[in-house]
Amino acid sequence: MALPTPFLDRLLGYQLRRASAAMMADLARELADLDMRPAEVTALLVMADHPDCSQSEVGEALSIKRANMVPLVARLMERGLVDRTRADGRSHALRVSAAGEAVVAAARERIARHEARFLARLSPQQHAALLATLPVIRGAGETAPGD
Amino acid sequence: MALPTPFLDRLLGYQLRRASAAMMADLARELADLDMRPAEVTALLVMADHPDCSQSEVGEALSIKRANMVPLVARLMERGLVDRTRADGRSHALRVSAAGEAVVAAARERIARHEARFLARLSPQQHAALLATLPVIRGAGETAPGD
DNA sequence: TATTGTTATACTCTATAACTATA
DNA sequence: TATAGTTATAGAGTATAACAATA
Repeated sequence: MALPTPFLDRLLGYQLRRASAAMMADLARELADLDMRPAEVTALLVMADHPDCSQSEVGEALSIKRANMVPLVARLMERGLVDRTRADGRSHALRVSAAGEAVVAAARERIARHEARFLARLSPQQHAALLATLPVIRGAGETAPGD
Repeated sequence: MALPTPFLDRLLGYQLRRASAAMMADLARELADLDMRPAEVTALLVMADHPDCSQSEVGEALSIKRANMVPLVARLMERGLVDRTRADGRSHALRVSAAGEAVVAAARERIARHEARFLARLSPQQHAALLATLPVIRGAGETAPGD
């Protein structure tokens, strides 16, 4: 019964936005009982893989501005999921705490379930094609990582 | 120099979000000199293709909640881009004005430029595969339109 | 009773500018 | 001079609940 939108339907940006919004909404639901938001979880996962990294490094990896990392990290620390020690007087070294590791493990499970729900609609070929193509769109594709 | 994120890089939801954010930021820049935001433009384009449609119909087509359509349409009307007439006492009939049609034409041009910038990074096969696959992710793919 | 539009409100993510203290 | 973190603030999109008027 919805109005047709043939022009929009052929736009890559529009389709990306709609598909992304659908997955983000589902992820938010899946993470709700951990009281974690998508941005917090991704940051926590980066810290888990990079002990003693700085806020700026996490932000750079995720394209989160330094200013926006401040309240994000503050909340993770308030909840006892992340510990922070002084690195060199102007930068901090972030570490996922024991309590944080439990949340990381739970989040990985939930993310896997969330991904599986959507991948069930795609063939393995479509899945592989998306993982190969999407990074190219944002310019993270063919050039060597680190360029 | 950025931290590697191999776990995230293999997540469809994460890659969709990053690719979508890259295109949305570029689109917002491209539309800035029209003083139009992406959500306003998409709504205006739907109205242009569906004269005398209602706010709710536009919202349904774009997955914008009725409550959020109110300030959006109000702004388009304040700017003289859209006219509204009473349809049946509880619903309005929306129509793009002459001034609005000029904005629609300009927006279509800008969107085409914006799309072309990103499509230049993809093969025609990759482009076609994305347009076929992305709707499936949000559940708009194989079932007949209107289900 | 269900639908359309509306108001009010809150949350999430993002953006910029300016400041501090260190290097 | 450049970097890391911070503060304050604003914008954009989205979400819910409740209400009035109408069908």
